[in-house]
Amino acid sequence: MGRVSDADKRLIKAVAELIWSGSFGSTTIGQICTRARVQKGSFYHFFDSKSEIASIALQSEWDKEREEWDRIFSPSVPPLDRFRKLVRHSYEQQKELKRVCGRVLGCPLCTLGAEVSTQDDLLRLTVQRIMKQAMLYFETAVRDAHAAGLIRVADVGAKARVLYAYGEGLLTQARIHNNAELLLEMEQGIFDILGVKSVVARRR
Amino acid sequence: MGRVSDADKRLIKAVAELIWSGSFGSTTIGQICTRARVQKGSFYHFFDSKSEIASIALQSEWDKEREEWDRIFSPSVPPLDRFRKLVRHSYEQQKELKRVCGRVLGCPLCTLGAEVSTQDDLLRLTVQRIMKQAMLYFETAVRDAHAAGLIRVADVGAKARVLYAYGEGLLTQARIHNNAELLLEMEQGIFDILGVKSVVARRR
DNA sequence: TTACTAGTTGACCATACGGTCAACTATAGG
DNA sequence: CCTATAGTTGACCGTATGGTCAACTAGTAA
Repeated sequence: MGRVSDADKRLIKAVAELIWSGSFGSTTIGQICTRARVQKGSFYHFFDSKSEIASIALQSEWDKEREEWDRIFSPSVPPLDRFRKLVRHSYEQQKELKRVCGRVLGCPLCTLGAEVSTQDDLLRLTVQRIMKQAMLYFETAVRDAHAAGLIRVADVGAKARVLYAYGEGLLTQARIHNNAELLLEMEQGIFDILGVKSVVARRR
Repeated sequence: MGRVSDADKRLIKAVAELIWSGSFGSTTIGQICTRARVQKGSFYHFFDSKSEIASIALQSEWDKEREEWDRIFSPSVPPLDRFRKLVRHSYEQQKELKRVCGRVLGCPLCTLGAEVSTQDDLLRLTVQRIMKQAMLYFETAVRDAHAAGLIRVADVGAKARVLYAYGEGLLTQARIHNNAELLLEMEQGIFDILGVKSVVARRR
C-alpha cells in the first residue's frame, strides 16, 4: 500500500559515486540528495545516517562486482588464468573510470576502510566482512593452483592474504598516482608472490 | 625580533596525531587548535589552510621516520636483513601505537593519500614525493641483494614497487582490522616476492 | 470510489565550522 | 630603557551542515 519509489536506490547509487570519487568525510548529505534528485526529508525517510547508507552502498557495489568475480574465478577457468583475468578486469575497470570521471579510483573497500575504520564501527565491520568474502576467491584459486601442481604453497590462507594485501596496495597506488597503467604490473607481481616461473622463463 | 613561540610546532604535532588517528576530513581546525592549546587566530598566523599544515606535518613525520630508515637500510646491514629489520620496526611501531592510543594506525602516507588524492592537489603531490623517496630505500636494498647473489631480479624498480605496494597494503589491512599481528606475516611475504628460499627450507 | 499509507516536500532550527580582525602582549635587539 | 615586531587573543561573521517536522501527494488495495 501507499506509493512506490526508487528514491532509495537513487540515493544509494549517489552515495557510492560520491564517496568513491571523493571521500566519506567530504561527502555531505546535501550533496547526496542533490545528486539523487531527492529532498533531504526523503533521505531520512529511508536512512538513519550517512554511515548506514554508505554501508548499504558498499554491500550493493560488492554484490554487483561479485557477479564478475564469479565468472573470473569460475572453477572452469584454469587457476592461474583467474588471476590474469582479474588483473585484466581491474585494469579495464580503472581505465574506464578514468575515462568517465577523469580519475583512477582504486578500491572503495580499501579507501573507505582506511579512512573511517578508527571512527566508524558499522563501516569498519562492513568492510571487514566484505574483504573476508573477497579473500575466499583468492584462497580457492591458490588451492586449485596448488592442487594442479602449478605452484607449491604451504599455507593457502597466508598466501591469499599476501596476494590480497598486494592487490589492494597497488590499487591504492593507482588511485594516488591517478595512473591505471600501474596495474599492468600486477600480473607479474602476483606471479612473483605465487612463485610461478614467468612465461618468458618457461619458454626457454 | 619580537617574541618567540613553539605554537607552530605544537600545531604540526597536533595535526599529525589527529589526522593519523582519525582522518583528514573529520579533523577540524578547531580540534587542532584545542589539542595544541592555541587560539584559532594563531593557527592562521602560521598556516593558510588545513591542507598546508597537513602537508608540512606529513613531511615532518617522514623526516623523523627517515632517520630510523637510514639505520635500517644502512649499507652495513646485509640486504635481506634490512627487510627483516624494517618489518620488525613496523611491527613494534604499530604495537606501540595500539598500546598508547588503542589503535593500529597503519601508514599515514597511504591512508591520507587515498583519502584526499582525488580532491587535494597539494597533499597528493606531497604524498607522491615522499613515497618516491621511500621507494629508493627498497630499490637500493633489492639491488644490493641481487649484487650479493641472494636473489635474482630482472627489474629492480619493478620489484621495489611490488614490495612497496604489498607493504602499504598490509599496513592498511592492519589498520582496518586493528591488528598489529598481521604484520608478522610481512617478512615471509616480502621474501616470497623477492623469491628468497625460506629459512626453514634452507635448513634442509 | 474510497481509505489507507508509503513517500515527498521545503521550510525551519540549532550548531559547528572556516575564516577575519583589531586590539593587545611579550621579548629580542639596539 | 626603548621600540619594532612576532606572536596572541577572543569576539565576531557568514555559511553550510545535520537533522526535524507537519502538511501534502499519489498510488495501492479493497
